[in-house]
This record gives sequence, C-alpha cells and structure tokens, in this order.
Amino acid sequence: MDQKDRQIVRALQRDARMTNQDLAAEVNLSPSPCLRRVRNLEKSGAIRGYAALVDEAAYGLPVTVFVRVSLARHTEEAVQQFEAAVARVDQVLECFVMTGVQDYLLRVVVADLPDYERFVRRRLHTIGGIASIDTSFVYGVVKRTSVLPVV
Amino acid sequence: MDQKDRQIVRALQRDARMTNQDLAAEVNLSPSPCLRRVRNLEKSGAIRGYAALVDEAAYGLPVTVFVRVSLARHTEEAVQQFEAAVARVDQVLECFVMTGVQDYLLRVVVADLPDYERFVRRRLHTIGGIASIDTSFVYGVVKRTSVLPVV
DNA sequence: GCCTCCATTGGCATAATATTCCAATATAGT
DNA sequence: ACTATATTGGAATATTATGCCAATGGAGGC
Repeated sequence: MDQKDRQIVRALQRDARMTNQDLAAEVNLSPSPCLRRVRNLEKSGAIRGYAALVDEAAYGLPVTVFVRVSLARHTEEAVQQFEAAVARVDQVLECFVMTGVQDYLLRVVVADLPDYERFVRRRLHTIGGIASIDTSFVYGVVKRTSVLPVV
Repeated sequence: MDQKDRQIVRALQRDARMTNQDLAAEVNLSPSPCLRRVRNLEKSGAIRGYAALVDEAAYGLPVTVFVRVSLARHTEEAVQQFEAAVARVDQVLECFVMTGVQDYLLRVVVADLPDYERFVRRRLHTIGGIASIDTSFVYGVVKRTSVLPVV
C-alpha cells in the first residue's frame, strides 16, 4: 500500500459512495487505474467493505453502552464459548479483547434502560462463565470519524 | 422511519456500495421509490454518510487503544476546551462522553507502542486540564459489525 | 549513460446503473 | 364511500463503471 492507496482509502472513508471519477480526480489519476487500485484494495482485504453510517437514535436505538466483561475462568473452552456466544448477539456491534483487568470491551446498542436490563439478563448472563460486568453509558459524542490519520 | 426504511438501512450497513437495483430487489421495491427513500434518509440525517471499512494494520496503524480520560475541573470552559482540542487530534477516531468515574472514552489508532507514548505526551497531555488517563490496548477483535439489530 | 523489462497508466467503446418524470396505485382521514 | 395526500412503478435519458489496448514511466542491468 503506497501513498496513493492511502489517499484513496481516506477518501473512501470520508465518502464511500463517491463516484470513481470524482475519486480519480481527487487523487490525480484517470478513472481506469483508480478503479483498479480500489479493486485490488478490496481483493487484498485492505478495504474490508463499505458501510452506511446511521443515526442510531433515528433508527430507534438511541442508547449506546460500553460494557466491560471479565470471565470467571480463562480456559480455552470457556473463552471460545463466550466469544462464539457474544458474536451471535445482535445488540453487540463490537467486541474487543483487551489488556487490563477486564477481558472484553463491548459496544452495545439498545432502545432504553429497561431494554438494557433485559439485554444483560437474557443475552449476557445466559452465556455463563462471566465473573463481572461493568457498564458505562454514552452521554454524548464529541468526535466520530472513520478517516485514518495520514501516516 | 418505517420497517422498509430500516430494511434499507441495514442492507446499506452491510454493503454501502450495493447498486440501487439490488437494494430495491432486496427490500421488494422498484428502483425509483427505493432510491427516493435512500435520498430522504440522507437528507433527514438518518444516514449520516458512507464509509469504507479499512484494515488498520494493512494501512499501517496496527495498534488500537481505548483511552479513558478524566478532567481535573469540569467548568464549562475546561470541558469545551478539551473537547475542541481532542476533536482536532487525527489519531483520535472516536471520543464519547461517558457515565462513571472517567469522563471520556477515546478510540485511538497508532503505529506501535513508542508512537502511542508520543501521542499521549504530545497530543493528549499538551491539551491540559487532564486529571487521569487510563489506557487499554486491543488484543484482538471478536466481533465488529455496522448492522443494527432488528427492532 | 543507455537500454530493456515490468508495472502502471490513460483513453476509448460498451455495458450497467442512476436519475427524472408522469401516470397509476395505495393509504388515511372525514 | 369519497377525497386528498403520499407512495409507487415504468420508461426515457444522463451518468457512471468496466474492460481492452496502446502508451508511458521507472528500476535494474550492462
């Protein structure tokens, strides 16, 4: 991935639906080589896909929660089971394995507080093997971008 | 936003570059009304934009860090100053105001550990007014989706 | 310093897609 | 049941993507 690829990537992080012609103009290429670069980035996996950014509140899920989870045991089996189970839960949009005391950080979207309680009781605790759950609600968004910094 | 709009939104979260014709087929509409719905969702702000999903490692920034920040004082002025400053830092992709002891949760991407140290010393601490910083590195990704759950 | 080879590029023709308009259909309120 | 309003589907047109081929540019060898 050279500088031109990175330029293309940043442009598409800003607006994934811009036309190839506009993209080509922005990175100073003609459309053909520009499109070829994009296709190569897709094939190589550097571009994992394209996603619409949606206002969760407008969609009907205005509450975002970050949940930190610790497992009771860390056997291969317990870990695998938790990770497979959590991946199946639709409300969990992201789940990261983290350094520190807590094992996982989850980003979860729900409709309201009662909905979050239901989520914890029916979706999380039913997985089993969880030692502790630490919940933080999102009050507000200061910044939210997809565009990676220039390297 | 009705069920059809939500279907459209989920489809575009899965693949923002699918053609309007395929989208229309998926939600059982003809292309014209489907495109009109998409445009309305864009105008109303329900769709905030479209972003390419990029492999940070392939791009050259393989280290993702979640940083929790507390401010020393919570005067209107100190808060505004911090938020404006953090929004200007390119390595900070997301910054949320959170409930709990810590005030903010930041998602940061860097090249490596020395790069993270530079980031904290030159970008974060120089902002001023920060009482504490708590760092957690991302070891691995269990799940990562843009698609909101069905409501 | 020149030449050769390989990767990348630009332009053109064609195919696919988006966009706009209008008539037809469906929906909600009275 | 009737009217007003919003939404739909289809066809014509404008944009855009795509694939092919000749041309260009740059790195390494002589």
